Amino acid sequence: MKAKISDVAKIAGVSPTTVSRVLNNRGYISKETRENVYKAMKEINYFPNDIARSLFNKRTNLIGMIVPQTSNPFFGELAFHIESICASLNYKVLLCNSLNRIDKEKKYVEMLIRNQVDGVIAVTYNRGIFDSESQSLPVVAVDHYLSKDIPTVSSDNYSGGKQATELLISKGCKHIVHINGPLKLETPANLRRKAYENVMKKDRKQPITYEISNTFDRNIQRETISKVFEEHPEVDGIFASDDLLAALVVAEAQKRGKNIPRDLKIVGYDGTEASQTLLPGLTTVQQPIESIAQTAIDILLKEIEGEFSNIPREICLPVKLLEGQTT
Amino acid sequence: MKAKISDVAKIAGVSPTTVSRVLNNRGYISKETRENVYKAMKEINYFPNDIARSLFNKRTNLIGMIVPQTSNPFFGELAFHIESICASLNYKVLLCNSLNRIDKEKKYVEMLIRNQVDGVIAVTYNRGIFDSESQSLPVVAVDHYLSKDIPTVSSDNYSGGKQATELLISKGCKHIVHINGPLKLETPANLRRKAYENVMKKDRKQPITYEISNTFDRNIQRETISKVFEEHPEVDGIFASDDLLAALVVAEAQKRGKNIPRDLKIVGYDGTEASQTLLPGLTTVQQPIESIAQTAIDILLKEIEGEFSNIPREICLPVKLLEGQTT
DNA sequence: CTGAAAGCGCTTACAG
DNA sequence: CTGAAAGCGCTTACAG
Repeated sequence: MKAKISDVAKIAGVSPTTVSRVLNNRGYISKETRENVYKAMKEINYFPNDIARSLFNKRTNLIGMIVPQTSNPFFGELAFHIESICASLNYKVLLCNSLNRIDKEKKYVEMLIRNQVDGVIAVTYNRGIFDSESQSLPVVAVDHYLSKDIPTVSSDNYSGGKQATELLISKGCKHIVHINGPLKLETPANLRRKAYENVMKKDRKQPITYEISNTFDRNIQRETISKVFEEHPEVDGIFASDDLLAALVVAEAQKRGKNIPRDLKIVGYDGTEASQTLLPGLTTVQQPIESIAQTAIDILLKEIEGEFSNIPREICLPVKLLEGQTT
Repeated sequence: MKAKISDVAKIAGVSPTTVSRVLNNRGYISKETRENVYKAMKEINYFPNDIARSLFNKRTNLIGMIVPQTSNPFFGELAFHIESICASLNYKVLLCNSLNRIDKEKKYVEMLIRNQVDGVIAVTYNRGIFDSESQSLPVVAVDHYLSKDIPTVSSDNYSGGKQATELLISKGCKHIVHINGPLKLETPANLRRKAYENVMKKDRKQPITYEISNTFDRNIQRETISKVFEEHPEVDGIFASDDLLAALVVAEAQKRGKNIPRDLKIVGYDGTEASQTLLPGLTTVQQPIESIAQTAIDILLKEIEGEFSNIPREICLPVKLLEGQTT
């Protein structure tokens, strides 16, 4: 049997109330009593039951974190930073991999509510996940706008798309193609694409965009990329909306005997540690993942503390163009 | 205020007991009552408080998962599979990033105990994390042996190291160097190294191993790799104990104008989706990450259910050599 | 400085 | 088929 507070009390010769007070450093307690209680706790290896505490306090110090998939380095890195920062603030993180599927997201939200999380950080591209049932639940959206009631933290996707496209143009590319994820999901990729289109038009170039219908199936991605080369043999620049996609482009280009960057220039997006290590030559737009995590947590904690007043609606953090050998 | 069971009871015109029975599908309940209760729950948007349930049931359906760092694709992928499988089994996952630091690991274990997790899956290379206080806590160790009481799931690191080394030899390498992570941590890398040494000796070659003192500092890793080339200009084969390290080797070799695989052949380890996408040409030993996750969960659930009898002590899953263009 | 009592939201014997 | 009571492990007014 696990030790409980009454066991400690018995051994220390005090009441459970007193033990609780020692535990919580509340009220006056004689030094002697305090020491006795500590000794008793040591003796029977007592650890407070945080479940019971939470029930009383109506505060769990639990945060729900919904991401598409931690195996994607961007989300893996984001999850790492979010959890690390939370841990340092004495918050615990319940991990949820949604695969961007709305049914899973809804189930996760319900699960988080049932578990009385204090708040949720969600990287989700489906609207309406946080509807009726979760009105009073503090939520921060990362990477995409969810609703006017939910603060959003993202990086400057438009600027990133703009910088990427302008770089390709400045390097002399004439036929630039953009490849992005599923548009039906309102991902940040849409803003990157928008920027690409605007820059292209401004430069009197024809925007050509391809859409990957499924973010999680490499073969579909490969097929789409292959189609780009088939349908646009003249392509000399590709802006891919994430680094994994860019890596697939690199592979396909090499397979087709193209010299990078001479025949084809490539820019990715995200600039995670993993992609910068595994494919260090890739030119990419780097997102400030740690800042995103920190900012999201700052805002969420404010919401949790009930500081509705000075919570910013939308925070957009700067990105950084990393020039490698693919441009 | 959040709705509670007594609110539902009042609206449905029954006692809390009855609502609870409907919720848990226990005992006989007239169809009419059941429907009234459901209607009431809908009406006030009631969700059971799992914290309160857990307190009574002494069962949280919570699993603690300790990994070094989800930003490393291997652990990000493992975390993804573990959480996904857990979710399908109605378990929730508390994420812990330990950075392999024993102080953090100990804190996390205490936190998990306080939160009454039903069990822990730990990828940890420091012994003695699960000591006295956690005797009765179900634990599964992944990727490394922790103690004789704790079941271990890993992949066949020795075979992987053997296959990697033999491949390099069979491709004609004469001077093969092995680079691995910190040896003071009893990581699986040690077995890979052991296999390398044995194969080398059997082939009457001199094993040469380098140790990376810090897994999380790319610069230290780069320096060590640089030293390999300085001290062993004759090197024509390198077996790196993970793919990220292998990628750094590739980069350094290219910087030094070496042609891969002509002048230098490289084998990595892990074969994650991310590394296979970002660096698809890398020859590597692929770990069966999803199977590792599944097996660890199977065993943990058995421990949780108290089936001590047929729990295997150690499970070792097969690895797969993936030949790319670096050998 | 310390303790008995009530209650956090739920569930389960027990009784009817 | 349904309800009143007790209890999961804790904390906090309240009283002394």
